[in-house]
Amino acid sequence: MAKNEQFVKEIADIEADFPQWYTDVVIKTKLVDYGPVKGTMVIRPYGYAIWEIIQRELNARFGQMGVENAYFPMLIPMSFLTKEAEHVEGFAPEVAVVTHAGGAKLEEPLVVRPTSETIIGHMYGKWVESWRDLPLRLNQWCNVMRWEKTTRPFLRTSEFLWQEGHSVHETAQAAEEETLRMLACYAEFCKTVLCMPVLTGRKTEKEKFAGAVATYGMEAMMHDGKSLQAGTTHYMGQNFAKAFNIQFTGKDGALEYGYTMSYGVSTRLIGALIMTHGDARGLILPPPAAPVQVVIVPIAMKKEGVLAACNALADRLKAAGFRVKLDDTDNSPGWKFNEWEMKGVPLRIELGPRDIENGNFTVFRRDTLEKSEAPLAEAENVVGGLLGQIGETLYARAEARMHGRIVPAANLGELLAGVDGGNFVRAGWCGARACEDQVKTFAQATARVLDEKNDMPVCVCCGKKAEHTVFFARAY
RNA sequence: CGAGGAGUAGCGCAGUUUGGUAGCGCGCUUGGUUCGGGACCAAGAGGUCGUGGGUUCAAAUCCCGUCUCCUCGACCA
Repeated sequence: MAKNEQFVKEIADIEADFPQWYTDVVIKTKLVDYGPVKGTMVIRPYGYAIWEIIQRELNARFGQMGVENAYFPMLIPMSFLTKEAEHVEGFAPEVAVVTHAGGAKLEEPLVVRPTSETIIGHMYGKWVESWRDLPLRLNQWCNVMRWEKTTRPFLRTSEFLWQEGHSVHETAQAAEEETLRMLACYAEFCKTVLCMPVLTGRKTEKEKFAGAVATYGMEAMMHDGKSLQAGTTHYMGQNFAKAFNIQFTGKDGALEYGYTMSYGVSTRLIGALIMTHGDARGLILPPPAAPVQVVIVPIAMKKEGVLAACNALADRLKAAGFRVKLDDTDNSPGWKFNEWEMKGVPLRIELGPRDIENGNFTVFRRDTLEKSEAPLAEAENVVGGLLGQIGETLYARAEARMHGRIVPAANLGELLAGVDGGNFVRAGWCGARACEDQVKTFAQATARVLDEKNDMPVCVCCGKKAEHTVFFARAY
């Protein structure tokens, strides 16, 4: 008892320091471990299981949109990177380069992919010949490497897992539409599977992808009011098509360059999930994304009939389609309660002699920390209902926080006060890079996305007429 | 690259001021008793004190060098 209080206090103390809370919880819950190379992480089974759910859900959506999975090499000739001028400028500082292989120095260094636009563009240049080949929509699940100076598990690591989709279209309009369609797909996924609301919109020139015509992003608000870029889609125009000679013969017989777009989300989504829903006790996983949706903790395990009853209940719930774990380890019940709460399992069932005698089971909700009893005979319905409610509660909670923390600002002072208070700041912007830079210097905040609804009259920085309405925030 | 901090058992740390032959908590192993919010008892395993040199009868401790890691800053399409 005293020990438990001490444990909860420990976690609560570090929650006060949010970044530290995050790192500690991620490591303690055994989602990841640090790798031997600085800035790398080893994803452990519990963390990887979340990633597998994300993969499954996204693959289903991509499939409906005509996207097929494929795989391209990890090593890219250095010369590929330099074919698109802005692209090389943006990525060169953070690529890892292979200079030796097979015991000899390589004639041309190879880049460990930081993203695959170039090598996929190279292949698309060979594959695309006719308008009948378009649209060409491929996606790959892979690892990429970006040598970041400071890192944090899932949020920014030297190596991370992601999916990157790359499409070629016949017209600019088709490629632009695909860019927005994929952004909407991501947002729907975040809402449905991660129970996480996001702001979507176009990025400023400063924040856009190296080599893109336009970049769109989705931003999620974390517990501390900071923003996390959870995914991006890019419209490339003909920039990469011209660099890699992606040409096709059109319906009119003329040779034309294709229009390309790309999109990606990474294991950073897991970080977003943790930071969006977690509390002082640790993780809270939304039921659709939880590797274990229900954990069953037997009480007085060695008493006759207890374990058998637990197994029977686990089998019934598994048959009903829930992801269920029976914790029949030798640890004490109190230890198991805390352990699985910290790991974010949305629903816990306790089953002991008292419950069995009454024909009930005890159920505990991770989101509200409420305990209640329900008849064993109705277990499937009760569990299904509660899991649904937990998902709704988590989404509603996160959405209320985000919308409650979007404040307007008319000048730099208000903007600074806004982000200091852990808010997203909605403000006008004249469109000048100088003003965007000044906001960064003055308030350590960046333009996250442009709001579609453009109604702020003046620039928050210079006071001139506003061209855009922008969500400013501090970001991870 | 700038500023600060830390390297002692798997993890977290004490011991360094004032040199005396390595300790605590957690974890781990074995056996037993337990189980409705991190249980208890007993026994046990585990350390070239980051590293190289120096001073000394004697160095985790003092001196010089060196390596690594962490935090903040800068950087982060």
